[in-house]
Amino acid sequence: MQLEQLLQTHFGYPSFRPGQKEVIGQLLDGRDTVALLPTGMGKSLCYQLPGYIFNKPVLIISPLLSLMQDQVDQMKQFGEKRAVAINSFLNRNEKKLVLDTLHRYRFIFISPEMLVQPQIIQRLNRLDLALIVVDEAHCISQWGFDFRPDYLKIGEVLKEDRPPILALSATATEKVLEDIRRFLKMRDPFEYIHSVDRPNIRFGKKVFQTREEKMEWLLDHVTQTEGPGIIYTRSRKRTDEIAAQLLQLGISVSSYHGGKEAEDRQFIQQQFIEGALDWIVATNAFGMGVHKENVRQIIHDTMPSNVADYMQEVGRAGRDGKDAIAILLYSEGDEEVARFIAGEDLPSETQMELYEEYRNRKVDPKEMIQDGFISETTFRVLHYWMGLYPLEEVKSIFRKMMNEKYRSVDEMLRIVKSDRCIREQLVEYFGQTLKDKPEHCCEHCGIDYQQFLLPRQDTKAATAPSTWQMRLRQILLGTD
DNA sequence: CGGCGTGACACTAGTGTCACGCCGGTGCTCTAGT
Repeated sequence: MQLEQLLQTHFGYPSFRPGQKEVIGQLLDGRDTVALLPTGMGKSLCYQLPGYIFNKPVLIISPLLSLMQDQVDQMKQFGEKRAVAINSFLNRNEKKLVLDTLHRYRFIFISPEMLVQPQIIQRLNRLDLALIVVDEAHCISQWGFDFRPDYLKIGEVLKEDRPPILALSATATEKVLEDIRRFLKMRDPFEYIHSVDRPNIRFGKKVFQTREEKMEWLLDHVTQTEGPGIIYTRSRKRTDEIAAQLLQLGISVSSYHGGKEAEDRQFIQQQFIEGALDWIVATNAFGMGVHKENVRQIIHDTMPSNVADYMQEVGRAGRDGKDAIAILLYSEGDEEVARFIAGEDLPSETQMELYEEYRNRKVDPKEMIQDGFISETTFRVLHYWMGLYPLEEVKSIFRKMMNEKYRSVDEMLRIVKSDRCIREQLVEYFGQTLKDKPEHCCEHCGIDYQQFLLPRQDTKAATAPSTWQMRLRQILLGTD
């Protein structure tokens, strides 16, 4: 049967979107595949259809619990009951039940941390899988080295005789692609690479002398233009401060960061998606797995620490294909904080030496955590590398990592400070060349801001606060 | 590295100055003890 017919049978769509057919075709031939497709281009279909065609389970490795949960719920909603997520939400009994009946599921979602556990991977390797999928595969490169080292172990725990791997992401540089191929142990993968350019997003930029001027501009801008929008900033504290100021000006807004309760985070995200909230002020915790089509503005109060993060964050605008704008704000010295944050979490040489010392004294290095010498996260990262290489080499690896991070900040800064076309520079960063420029391209090519920014409609403030607004106030102000 | 809050102190009754210390992002899982 033709692929189109199968698509019609299983999903009721008459034709594929760009890239889907090529990717699925390669997977059906048993070839490892990397697919870089912009968000909203139907990435999940690339593994769902082969799952049905092979009539075997598909394993999907996913970075976030909330993302897995959403995907399972969504599948169930569309009538696919054989979807499950293996993660810490399951209690011991539930986990055992799922593991004992794995073959009955069609789509199995799992985190890298869970995947690499010996008792889990044994079970999974015994299963006759159609496909192994790594969703948001850039996480291997973005998080694997210094944050979630289990991302680097995926390739090595999979058995030799495995089904094809599909790595999915929206953006990746050649370096990230290399990491994906290497750490997933892919074999001569087919690569489908869509242009990273998003023609409907305009790239604005505003440079200020002082912090105060920047803040003033931000408040003015948000009160005068229509959302929905996301404001990205550096620290948790600052998200709360900006949100509080905007709230006072009558904006429907909430802050969002990793320090909030999971329940509150989910609630805030849901309100934003449903349109009950116009603006979110967030750290880089916000965004992955947020499926909202009509985000019109992305504003960076502080620059991210690398171009790849910037592209990911900006890419959350205008998924509906309509006009959207990204505005990057900069005031002198912003890069210093980016630099500090980028390097801060890496283990210090003293910690590395201490690890070695514990090991030589036959003390479990893990006790460094209880002894207050290292955070749990940093320990996990250090433990991974010390398990692979001798001390001196580990030192040099982290020195390289640190330099790499500083260089990434500089690359971002170069774009901020340059007068060249922003779109061109972003696309070049990903090793691609820009073919066409849209009419309204970027700050340097010229943007008519008025044309894209609708004046704010002041209707919502007039209505009495509803339940969700009360709930948000509780979350934001901590009052009942 | 730099911003910001705090507290001590000075010079004169409330405000100004300055030194000092603190803080700064991203997520998973498991377990002991409440």
